[in-house]
Amino acid sequence: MTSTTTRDLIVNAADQLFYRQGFEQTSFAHIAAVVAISRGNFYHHFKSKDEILDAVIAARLQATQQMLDRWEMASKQPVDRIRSFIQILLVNEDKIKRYGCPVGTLCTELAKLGHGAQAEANRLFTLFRCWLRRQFTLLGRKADADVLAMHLLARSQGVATLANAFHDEKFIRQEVRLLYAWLDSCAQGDGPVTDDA
Amino acid sequence: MTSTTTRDLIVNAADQLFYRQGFEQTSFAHIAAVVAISRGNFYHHFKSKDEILDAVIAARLQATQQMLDRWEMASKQPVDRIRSFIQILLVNEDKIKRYGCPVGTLCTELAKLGHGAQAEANRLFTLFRCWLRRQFTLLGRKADADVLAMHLLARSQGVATLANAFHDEKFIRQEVRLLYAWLDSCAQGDGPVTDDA
DNA sequence: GTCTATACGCGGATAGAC
DNA sequence: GTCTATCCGCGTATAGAC
Repeated sequence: MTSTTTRDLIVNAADQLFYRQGFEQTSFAHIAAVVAISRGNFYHHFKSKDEILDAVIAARLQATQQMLDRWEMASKQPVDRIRSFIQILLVNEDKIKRYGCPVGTLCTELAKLGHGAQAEANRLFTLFRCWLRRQFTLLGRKADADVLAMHLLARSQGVATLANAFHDEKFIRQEVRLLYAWLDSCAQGDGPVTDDA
Repeated sequence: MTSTTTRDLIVNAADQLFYRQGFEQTSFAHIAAVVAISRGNFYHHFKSKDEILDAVIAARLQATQQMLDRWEMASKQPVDRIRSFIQILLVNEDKIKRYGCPVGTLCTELAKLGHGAQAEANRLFTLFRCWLRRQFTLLGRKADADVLAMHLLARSQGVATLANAFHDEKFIRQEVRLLYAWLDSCAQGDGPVTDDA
């Protein structure tokens, strides 16, 4: 775990490059240059590019789960935990402006490619979705917890997409303020989400 | 204008393919197959792939402008015009589920590629943004018209991204209902957007 | 495990005949 | 304008030596 194997180096490098350039645009030569190994070498570690993608998604799933666990431990109140989620828009402001959301852009690209790893990548979304749903349930919004979770997920995605296109950080902060206000209204039980079938 | 030239056929075919498969993933051979001409042929019409992209974006800009004009003529009330915008999520439900938003996915891809046409593609967003801003101003929300326009744009993008990832049409309808409710509250002047500096 | 060398196909682009 | 033929570079993948 603590020792950094060549395999880990490859996965980390690929992770970064997939985020910054996209999966398809990233070539073996590119990854090899970062890790400083020969191209042929990492066919010893991964039989194909798709295998690297699988490993990257697995690594992201693990990292995301750990992050969610940290948020859960750091705050007792579900409102504060959800606030942690909203806050990543500010924490990762620069990266989002440049490269968009790591989850959203990957899923979008794989959908366009019709790639087989689509379902696996979507599990990243699902991870957030279920975690948020749980927090909203704890908040007393059991009836519409999933609706609220998806709504928040969608809002963050939209913010990331537009911030990326316009390279606008003021917009991110604007929307984060709106999200905080929305969250407060949810906690008060009279949020904008009406409970209709 | 009425006569369909080979050039138009190429642009239309490219437009569809760029939407469905993405720009980079679409090859000359692909477009040629759809238009049923030889590969070498359309170097007579376009000197490079980037030129085709420019033509596609220009065509989309024109089509979008015409759509906005239609919406404006069809409704006198700005609320109804904005409703027309929200409604495209329902009208294009199937396509969005399959391929996402044509504007958002293109801008996202070009951003990842670091492509030079990024600014041109963003003009598609700007077209909507300015039009929506104008409608919100007419609605009496002059002070925060641009904030509202960007907010609505972001919400639609988020809906499209998640609907595409999850292939979920129920979610689209759910969010459209929320958007209609949000719009109504905006028209009443007490929307969730507070006018702070 | 890591390297070099190489096969193979594809995509972008050009030349030139009809 | 449309075609065929062809070049070139790149990216994936494999073989095999060290």
